[in-house]
Amino acid sequence: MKRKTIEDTRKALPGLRITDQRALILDVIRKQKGHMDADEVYQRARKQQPRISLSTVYRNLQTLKKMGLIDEVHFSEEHHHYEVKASSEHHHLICQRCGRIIEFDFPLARLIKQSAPEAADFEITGTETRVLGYCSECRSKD
Amino acid sequence: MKRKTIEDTRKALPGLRITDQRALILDVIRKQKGHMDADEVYQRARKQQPRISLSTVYRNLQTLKKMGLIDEVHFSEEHHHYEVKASSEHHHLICQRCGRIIEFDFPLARLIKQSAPEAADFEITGTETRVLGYCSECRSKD
DNA sequence: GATGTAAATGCAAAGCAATTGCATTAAGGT
DNA sequence: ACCTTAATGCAATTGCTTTGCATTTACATC
Repeated sequence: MKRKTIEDTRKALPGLRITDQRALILDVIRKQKGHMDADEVYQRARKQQPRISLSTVYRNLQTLKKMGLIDEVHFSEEHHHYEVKASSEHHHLICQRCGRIIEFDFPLARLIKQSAPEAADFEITGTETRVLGYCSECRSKD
Repeated sequence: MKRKTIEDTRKALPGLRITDQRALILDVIRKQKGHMDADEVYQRARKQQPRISLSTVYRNLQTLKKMGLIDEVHFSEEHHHYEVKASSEHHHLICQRCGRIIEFDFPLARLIKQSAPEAADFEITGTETRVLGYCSECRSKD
C-alpha cells in the first residue's frame, strides 16, 4: 500500500485503524466500476490477501457505510450490493433479463417535496429507487 | 367464508384451488390497512386458523404475488412486506425514528422517461422507491 | 353424493446471507 | 519498544425464507 494512499484513507476514516484488510476492501470497491455484493468483494480481496475472512468483509462494509464512504443499494431481494458513495442523487435501472444496471441522475427528493403533499413536512435524508424493466439491447433481441 | 367471497376469490385466482388457508391469507392482507410482513400475516391468520403453518403463509404470499393480487415492498433490509396490489403508482416515506410509513402518489416512471436520457430506451415495468427521513411528528418532538 | 388425483398443507429440516462470540493479532499512541 | 484495545479469523449462530415429504383436501368426473 502506497504511503499517500494510506494518508488519504486515514483522513477518510478518522478514529479508525487502517488495517491491510480495511484498506484492501475499500480499494476493491473503489476500483470496481459498478456494484458488488459482499461475496464479490470477498472473492476479489482474497486474490490479494488469501487469508482475509468473509466476516471481516461484512464488518468493514458496515463500517465503511457508517463512515459514509460507500452506499448500500438493494437491487435484488436476496442480498445487498455496495458502491462508492454517490456524489449526486442517482438511481438504477435494472434489466430483468440481462441484469444490467444503468445509473441515471434524478433529483427525486426535490421533486417529491414539490409535488407530494404528504412529503411536505417530511425531512428526507435519503432516497433509493429501483426501476425494473428491460434495456434496449434486450428489447431488440425479442 | 361467504359464498360470494369465494366466487370473487375464485375469479381472482384462475386455476388455483381456493383453500381455507389461501382465502384467509388473502383476507388478512386485504383487511389490514398498511403493510405486513410474513410473520404478521401468520400471526393474524393463526387467530382464525390456529393450525395454519408459516410455510403455507410464505408459499401463498409468493403465489398471490405471482397472480398479481399483492405487491411485495421492501421497507427494511431484513425482510419483505406485502400490500394489496396498488391501483396507482405510489411510493413510501419511511420514518427512521418511529417507523411510520406514509404513502404518496408519484408518477415516477413517467418523469424518469421524460427527464433521464438513460431511460429513454428502457421499458419500465415497475418502480419501487424508499424515501427515508423523519416525519413531522418526530421532528417536532426534538 | 361418492371417487380419484393432483394441488396444497403441515411439519421438520435445510439454505443462505449476515451476524456474533471469542481467542489471537496487530495498529498506532506513548 | 511497549501497551492498550480495535480489528481479525474462525466457527458457531441467527433470522428469514425455502424445500422435501408424507398427509390432507379441493374439485373435476363419474
